[in-house]
Amino acid sequence: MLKSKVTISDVAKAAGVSSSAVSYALNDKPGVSAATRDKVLKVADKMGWRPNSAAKSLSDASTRSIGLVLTYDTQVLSVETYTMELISGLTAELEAEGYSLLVRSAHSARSEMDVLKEWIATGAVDGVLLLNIELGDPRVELFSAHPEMPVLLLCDTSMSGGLTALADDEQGSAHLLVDYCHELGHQRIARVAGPERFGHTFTRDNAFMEETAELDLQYSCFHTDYSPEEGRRCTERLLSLPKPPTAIIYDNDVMAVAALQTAAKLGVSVPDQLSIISWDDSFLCNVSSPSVTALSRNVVRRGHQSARMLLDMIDGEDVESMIDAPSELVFRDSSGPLAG
Amino acid sequence: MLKSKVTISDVAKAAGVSSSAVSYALNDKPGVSAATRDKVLKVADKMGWRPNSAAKSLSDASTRSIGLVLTYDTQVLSVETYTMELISGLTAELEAEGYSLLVRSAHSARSEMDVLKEWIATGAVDGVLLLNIELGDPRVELFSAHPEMPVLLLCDTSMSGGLTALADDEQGSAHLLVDYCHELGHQRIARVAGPERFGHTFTRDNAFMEETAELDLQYSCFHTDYSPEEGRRCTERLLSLPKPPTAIIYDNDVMAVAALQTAAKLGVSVPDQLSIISWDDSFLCNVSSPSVTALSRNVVRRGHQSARMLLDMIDGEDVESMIDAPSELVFRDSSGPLAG
DNA sequence: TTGTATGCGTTATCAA
DNA sequence: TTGATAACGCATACAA
Repeated sequence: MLKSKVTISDVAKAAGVSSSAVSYALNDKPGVSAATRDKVLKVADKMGWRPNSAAKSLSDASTRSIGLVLTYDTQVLSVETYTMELISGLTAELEAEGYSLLVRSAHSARSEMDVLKEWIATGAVDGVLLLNIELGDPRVELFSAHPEMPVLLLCDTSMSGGLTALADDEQGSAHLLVDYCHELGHQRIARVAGPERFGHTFTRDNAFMEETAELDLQYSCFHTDYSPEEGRRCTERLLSLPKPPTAIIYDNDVMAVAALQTAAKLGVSVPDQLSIISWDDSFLCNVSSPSVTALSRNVVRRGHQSARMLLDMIDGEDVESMIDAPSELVFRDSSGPLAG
Repeated sequence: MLKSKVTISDVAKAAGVSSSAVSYALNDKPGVSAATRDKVLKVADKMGWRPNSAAKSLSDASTRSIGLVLTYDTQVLSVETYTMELISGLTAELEAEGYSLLVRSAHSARSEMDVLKEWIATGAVDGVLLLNIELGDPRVELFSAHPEMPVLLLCDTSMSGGLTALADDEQGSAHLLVDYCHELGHQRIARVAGPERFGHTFTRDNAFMEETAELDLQYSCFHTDYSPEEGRRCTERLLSLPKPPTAIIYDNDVMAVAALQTAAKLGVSVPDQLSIISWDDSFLCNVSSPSVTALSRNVVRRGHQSARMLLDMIDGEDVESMIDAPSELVFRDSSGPLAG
């Protein structure tokens, strides 16, 4: 390994001053005369000095990075764009402060816990972002026991166990969706949801039951794994009921688009006989035919916001949990009043 | 900041031995008796000792992470799944060795260069993966001047400037595509390509010209920015030619799917009057109607392979450039012989 | 205003 | 087999 790296003492030697003088000068701190400061800066610049990141981390106990564990399986990651949009927003915001995103993958909940414990014990990151919080999630307990590690949870505050969370406005979204279906005249609506163990699924379930009860609508719900196969299967089951729903809301875009195919196969016309709505918007919803009405969440902005909150926590500020800006419903061709 | 971290000297004190004995024991190195080793291991385990990552990095000059700079703009990242699939494969392979992926974003080529220079100077990563190499790319020069930093380029070897590269088999893919169109009986084929400055676009351009010339086919090509809007615009232009192409290959899935809409709008039937083929496969191609014939690249495997090569380079091995496994053509409903 | 000295937590060298 | 001790590069308290 070539060690062409320039250190502070190299600069000190070249400038004919002490290493502390160099350190003060480079960090713009008092303790050196203007003359030596100028000389040091000039020499350091000419020698191409940059602070060694490991040494800096060791010295001030910060790594200038936040951690994210990817747990989705490859299948899902290849299809959904949520994680990529989130990463995009996160890194863009972190960039402004010179922070990095440290990404690791885990093939199971257990191995994710191992990575998180390692981060806490080794100080490899300054903060952590947690996704897909489940009911009774062990990660909540872990970070509750380690208040020294800043952590932000993307989940409803009801399951963050007192930790700081950035929540989706699920209640508001459910209201928006149910209201829209009601206005179109639908009386029987259904939902094809994500896995029941996920916190946000639980929150959505409750919100949907409330909203539909309020308007006296019939409501049924299936829980799945977000895959197109499950989307198709649930759609078939729902449409073969004696009194099938006339509007179905899918918890992600992939299932909604897959459902279009199923409807076509069964000879059910969209939107004349069936309205299909996706809880997630994406390019998929835009290019399918018919295009799919969807709830747009602006995940990139969410990434920015998450990074901002984490950076503030790392700065020692007391950051309160908050609810993200409400989603917007994007009207497209897959929804409408019953016809014929 | 709570300093609840357990250090080696804490363990040494608790076990009643010296810190060097602890270090030897924990790193499974000779120099301690079996008895003290056992005792140290037991105590360290009970105290929950884990090596501090910054200290370890400073000591052995390695960070156990590889760097990746994201430069796509948010728009594109939200749509295409290539980067996410790559990251998925990368992190999965890195995980086995306890390595992390350090991600930063850059809003311009200039700022990417700044990040890369910083990584080289500060030693923040043990190796770097470079994407989207352009002709005369300054990054090639940068890393040529810094052979101490392992780097892998995902590009054709013709533009890697002697640096190690993992190349797509563009020639083989072009052959596959042109041959397929020829067999279907198409005489005039066109291609809607990515930006001309990208290295792989250049390579594809050459390969396509060769392959079409070989079979005496008419060939025309437009260069774009991968966006659906450009995909639509180019499709309209091509179809309004006096002798329009009967088969069009798009350099990515997004443009291919967008082209379906344009063809429908213009009353051109796919595949009876026009075959549409995508150079990238994805879920999009699968759910569009008609579904789109596409070249499948297995990007996740590519990520695995990249990580493997980088880890070997970091281990000091001499890694040769190589060409990735050939792509497969997935036949769907958007291509076929001319009808009517 | 300066330079010296010490700590950060490891690993590795060298006497004992 | 052990236990001091230096080195990694930076920051900083303290003495000159």
